[in-house]
Amino acid sequence: MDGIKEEINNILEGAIRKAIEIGELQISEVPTIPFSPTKTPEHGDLATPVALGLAKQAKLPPKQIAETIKKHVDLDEHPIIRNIEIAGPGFLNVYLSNDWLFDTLQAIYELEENYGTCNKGMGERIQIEFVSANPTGPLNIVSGRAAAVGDTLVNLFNAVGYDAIREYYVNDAGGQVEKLGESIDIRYRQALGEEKLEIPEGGYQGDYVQEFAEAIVDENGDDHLKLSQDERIAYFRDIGIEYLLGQQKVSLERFRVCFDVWSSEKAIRESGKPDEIIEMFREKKYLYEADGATWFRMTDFGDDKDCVVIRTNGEYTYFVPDAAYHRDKYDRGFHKVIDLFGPDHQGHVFRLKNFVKALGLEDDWLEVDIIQQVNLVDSDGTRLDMSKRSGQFFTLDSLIDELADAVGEQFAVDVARYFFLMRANNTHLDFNVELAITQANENPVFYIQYAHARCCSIFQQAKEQQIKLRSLDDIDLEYLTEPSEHELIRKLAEYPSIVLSSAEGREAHRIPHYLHELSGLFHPFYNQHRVLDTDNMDRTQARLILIQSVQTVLANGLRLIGISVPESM
RNA sequence: GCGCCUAUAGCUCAAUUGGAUAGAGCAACGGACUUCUAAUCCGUAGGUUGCAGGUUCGACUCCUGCUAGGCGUGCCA
Repeated sequence: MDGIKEEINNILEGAIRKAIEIGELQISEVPTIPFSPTKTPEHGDLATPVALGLAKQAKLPPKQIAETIKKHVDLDEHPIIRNIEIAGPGFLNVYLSNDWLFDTLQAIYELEENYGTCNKGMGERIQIEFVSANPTGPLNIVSGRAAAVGDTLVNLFNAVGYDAIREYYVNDAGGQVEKLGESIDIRYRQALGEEKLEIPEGGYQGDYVQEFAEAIVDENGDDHLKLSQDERIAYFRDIGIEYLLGQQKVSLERFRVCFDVWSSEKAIRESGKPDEIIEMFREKKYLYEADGATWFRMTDFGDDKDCVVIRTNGEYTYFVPDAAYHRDKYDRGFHKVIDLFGPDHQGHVFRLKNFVKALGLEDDWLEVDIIQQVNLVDSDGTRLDMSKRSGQFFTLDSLIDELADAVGEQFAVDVARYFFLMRANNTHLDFNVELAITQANENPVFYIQYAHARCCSIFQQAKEQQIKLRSLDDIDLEYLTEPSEHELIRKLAEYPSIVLSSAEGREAHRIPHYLHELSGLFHPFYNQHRVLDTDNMDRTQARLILIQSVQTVLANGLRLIGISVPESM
């Protein structure tokens, strides 16, 4: 598609240039020509509203401009263009010869799993940080959504020529993990029979804390009471982090998300970088003392209040290691960094970007995208409370467990990933768990996978009938004459530009939608036309090429979003 | 109060980033398996794109003002 766009672009540019030369168009320069893939074959294969855009400058009606452009395209000289029509208010509808359709099939045939990839990124290094949940409990649903989106974005960037990695920032230092240590200590002592103890304000109430504490008792009894309370809490904190982080890793692996780098906040704090940054901020006069704390002049960067960076107790607030962490990312040589934050961190976005600016880094070096909340909805419409600290939250694992009961483990992960991906990042997602389970068999993800399985089945059948696929050189694609066949190829041709725009717009949801559309063209074709026909071997061969192409693109797309590619269902 | 997000078919969401007649799935109704897999297909029905203005050849998309919902607004992360 891109190649053909460029070719048509050049031809139309030539026509416009000619019109300018002979004075039929009075405009200062040749404009960039926008193309919109047509919605219906009646509008040709490629359409451009370029004449509409020129109307004002040229002081001519759009239709007349379109006529002028059309007049200067020599169809004999460019056999790739079958016809040009002017429609509507002045659209130029370009009808291409069948050759370009066949070129698409040839490209897929040759590139196979690389069809859809390109080198737009030129090897530029990108880091995407996502999930980064506190190691104080199991991953929740929003983390699951972030995991699916982040994982797919990395795949997308790598597909279009970037060198992208997945990174997880472990918040293994600071107040939250202290609270974890305290909470475990309370549950530990309760398990040993101590009464009148309560989880402190802001502590962790989840059952998993109690279970963990009881496991400690089972293993070591009351040994840890010999330690001082501070020592004990610190110890529980450390083993708690280790255990819970381990659980998170297991969940993520189960969800088929594999991080390349795990960064530790504790390590950042101990690296000395936070101190360097504070020193640098002090030199730049970004800091001042007040109320016994050290403040950063966030108002200089347009925020409505300054913020504390060193507390009265001498500890850094989380801004400092966070800024240091981003400095560290820069030092590691990433051209661009994308952070995916949950909705509860949106207040942090503006400040973090300002800190990065204060570090002297370019404004667009760091991009922060919010993965909006996920509401778990019951079939009666009530929302489930997912607050981590109230202890009543729905974990990613429990979601997959429920789905797995209905459709099995492999498809459970497929369905969950698909549901998380099919919506744009910035929309709030209502996830009706019961619906996802009860409708599991009519799920869109199966629709796509089934299309792939059917493709495979055709080749299986061909094998049994001893029909051998000829090499492409020996196949006459002109046998593909059905409109539904041409529509399928047109859709296949769109795939590379979908991949590219998904990456550039950080719009992972476009891949599932595309695959659903492609499947939506394949299934009707399958029902209407037989592929294997021993009475018409030439057409059979041509159709096998088409089916193979559909199969390839479906598989490529499914791999991109981390969903399994079944050969039979 | 201020900031961010959202509002499209009964429900959940799309809309090639400003293009032609706003599209899918689910739910509803009626049909199709002697066929390469019926987890499929064909047909019917469903709309003042929250409201009011503005920008232009053209607006679901951009701007302004409303309305409703969600989230954020800590010397937590």
